[in-house]
Amino acid sequence: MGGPLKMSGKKSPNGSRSDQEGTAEARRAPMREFSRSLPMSLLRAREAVMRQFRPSLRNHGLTEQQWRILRALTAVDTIEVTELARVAFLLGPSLSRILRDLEARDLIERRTAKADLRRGEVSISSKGLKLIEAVAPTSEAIYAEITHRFGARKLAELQDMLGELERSLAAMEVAGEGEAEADE
Amino acid sequence: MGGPLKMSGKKSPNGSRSDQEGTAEARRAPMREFSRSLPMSLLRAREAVMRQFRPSLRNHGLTEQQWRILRALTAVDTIEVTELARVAFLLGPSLSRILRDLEARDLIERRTAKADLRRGEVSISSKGLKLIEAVAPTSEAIYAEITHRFGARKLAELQDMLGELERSLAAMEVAGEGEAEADE
DNA sequence: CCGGAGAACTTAACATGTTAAGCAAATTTC
DNA sequence: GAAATTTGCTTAACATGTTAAGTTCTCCGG
Repeated sequence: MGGPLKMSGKKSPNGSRSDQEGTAEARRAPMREFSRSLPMSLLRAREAVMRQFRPSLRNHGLTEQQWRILRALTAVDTIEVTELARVAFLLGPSLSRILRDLEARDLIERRTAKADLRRGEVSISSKGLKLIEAVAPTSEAIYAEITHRFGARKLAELQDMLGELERSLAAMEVAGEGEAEADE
Repeated sequence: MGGPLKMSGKKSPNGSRSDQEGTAEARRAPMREFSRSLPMSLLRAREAVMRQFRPSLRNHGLTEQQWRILRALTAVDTIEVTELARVAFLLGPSLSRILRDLEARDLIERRTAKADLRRGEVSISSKGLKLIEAVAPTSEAIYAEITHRFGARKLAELQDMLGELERSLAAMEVAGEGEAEADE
């Protein structure tokens, strides 16, 4: 978020802005261009990508998350809820709600494991599979277009970097989990 | 949540998995490795980053979005709601709600423009400014740590690529806005 | 066995994402 | 210059994100 990397701040008055900004920047913390922080960059990039897919999914009555779930289910025969949450990258509560709805729409099937009654086993239904097959072509076409526009090589490179970023931070322990932070 | 995932092991009969997966993959569409799609990569990367900031923000009673708004407000004297939405990358309705809450907490001030009664002008309050100043140090430290772990050079490179991706897709018109999709 | 600790979800509660309406003020059109 | 249109928000409604509790069911030590 706050991403300032170079608060060194060029003092030079911002040439042609509506002068209020110059005033504000002068008397306030010269934090770095907020919009260039890593979180914002990632957010905007992802939105730019998802913006391409949402209309198509919407036309088929699916949200992004529902699609992720169905999509993940096509790769397995059955999967436990916790595993599915990990794969589809959804928090338990969200998944719980979505599965309830998808089941009501007969897009998935669910049953409890016989070995452990706490666990639920989920699988896609034939109706769900048909839906996936109906959406997939458009989805693939969009993905191909994105790849073409950005460049396959660069895309692969970007994904490598994203993976590296993930791994870099995986080990980074999260600060002040519950305290009120030393100062202030 | 989420994290490494290693389901579906290509076509090769997955040596040690519970064999159901292999079966599923064999009889179903061999779609792209779901977890390696660009949207998922971006989502996981962003989550890995935000995971570092949320606890600190939470300790100060702020959500990620509220922080974005206050953060954006420190860069200007006043700003119109629509402009703020653009800068903080929030949709109008979300912003509308959040501003209502932030105003109730006296973290921001709002008034209508005299020239155009439809427009609202927002600015951060002294209380809001104090809050920002209280959070900023921790936030900056986390950002610095992330930069250190991933590498300043690579970080800059990553952000360049993200910006490029954004620009690549900016011109890409969104398909089938409202139709039911030719077929497929 | 039995009771407590832990695991696997599910519910609850509140905040935001997302699309569609609603509304009042400003602008355009005829 | 009044009606039609557009603009700048705000509401509404529904889905998901996020954290805390609650509910069953397992498992484990005594």
